Amino acid sequence: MYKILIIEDDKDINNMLKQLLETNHYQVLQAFSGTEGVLVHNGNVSLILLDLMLPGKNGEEILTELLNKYQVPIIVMSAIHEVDKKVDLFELGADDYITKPFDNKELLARIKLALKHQNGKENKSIISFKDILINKLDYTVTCNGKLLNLTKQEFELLKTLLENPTRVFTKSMLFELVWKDEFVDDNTLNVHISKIRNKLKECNQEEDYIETVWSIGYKMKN
Amino acid sequence: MYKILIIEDDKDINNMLKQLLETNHYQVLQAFSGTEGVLVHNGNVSLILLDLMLPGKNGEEILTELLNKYQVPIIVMSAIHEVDKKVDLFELGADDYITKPFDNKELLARIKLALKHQNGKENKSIISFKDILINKLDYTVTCNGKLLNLTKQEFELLKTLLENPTRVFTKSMLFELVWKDEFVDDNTLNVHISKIRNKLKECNQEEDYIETVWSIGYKMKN
DNA sequence: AAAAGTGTTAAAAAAGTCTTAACCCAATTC
DNA sequence: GAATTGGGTTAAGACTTTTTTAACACTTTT
Repeated sequence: MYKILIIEDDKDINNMLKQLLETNHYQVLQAFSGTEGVLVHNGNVSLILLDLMLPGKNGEEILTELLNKYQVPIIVMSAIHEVDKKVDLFELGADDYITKPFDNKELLARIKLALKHQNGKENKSIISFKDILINKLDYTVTCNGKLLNLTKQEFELLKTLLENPTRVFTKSMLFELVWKDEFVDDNTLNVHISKIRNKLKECNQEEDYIETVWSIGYKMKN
Repeated sequence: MYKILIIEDDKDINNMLKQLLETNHYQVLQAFSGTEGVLVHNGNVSLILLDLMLPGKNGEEILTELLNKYQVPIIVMSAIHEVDKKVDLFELGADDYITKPFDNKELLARIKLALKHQNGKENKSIISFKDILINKLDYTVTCNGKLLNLTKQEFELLKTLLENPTRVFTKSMLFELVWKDEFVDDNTLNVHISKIRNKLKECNQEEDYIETVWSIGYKMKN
């Protein structure tokens, strides 16, 4: 059973949505402002429907606030058709965008899709692998009990690998995931991997953590 | 580097899309009909842009055909606004739907999003043949339960043969599929086949996997 | 038996990786 | 506002692994 949080200031629309979702076997939480939405969120929500035009804080702020705190797909609803707006929201991490007025069936389809995407994804805020512990909320990493001091890129890279520790990440995937659209030299990746390996080795000489997959990319070892 | 397949019958739009994607650092494959799209797909495509209104087979058929064969996100483009259509397509497995005319920036954003979704997925693209298991995502191959260590070319070659295990691959086909445009000596293929056979034999002495078809090429045995 | 095609091996060539150090840029400090 | 600091990137060279070439033995076909 999925729990969906509706953040929408218009009481009628909010209630209508609640009813729609409940008849389609979702559990529903309601909030009527952005700040309330952040408060109501109990960490146990599968998906958020976020109306953009909220009183008080603007939608973008709420979106980033929610995404920083929880890893939940967010579908943004809005009457605004402007493309730059949409692109911005995707950039910020929205999972989908639907313009009002929308058809209920389409909304349901997009909700289903977003939940499908979410499945199989690691979304806990603390990940562990061997004796590595990585906390996505406060950007700390410990290994063998010792805190290691990773830079932002190093952290992103290690986090990415640890989110699917069995999987091989091709170099282009890592560039996509860590460097987004920036185009940097191939070697940059090597250098960062090298630095991470050194820092990990400082904490635990015995273990080998990152494995090179020749001419493909990297993965976590074993 | 992601490869995107465009299936769109309107030559101008197709070319425009190609240019747009290429300037945004994607590799592009073009097809101008659904059937061509299915043919052109070489199993190495990261995402498909599918126009709905195609001559010949309809979009839905193409969509299911492509999804059955490959696990690739498909973004459907169409001028049709009808909601039931959209819902149907989502139901069939489309990853997103964008109505024409669309803004280039929005398209790029949705492509990025679809690729992001795909990356986090534990998409089980595993092929099996006799006691060989090959995982296209992890680049791992096991035979008789033992993991074998193939190099990239060896992996590509075996993967190619296993994707159609009943079919005979001529040498020029294999060169085309594994070496693309590079021109290498005929013997290179023999050497690689020999190495693969050895590695397979190490794992299972009893079986013979790759069959030589004299003066033609190779195929999987039996 | 000759010709054409294939298999295997070892060595050369190419491709990919690792590491160190230097450079650049932006933020912070003095 | 110049100097310092720190992260991020690039460049260079040493190193490793993979791929290709080449030579020769072997097999199949004619």
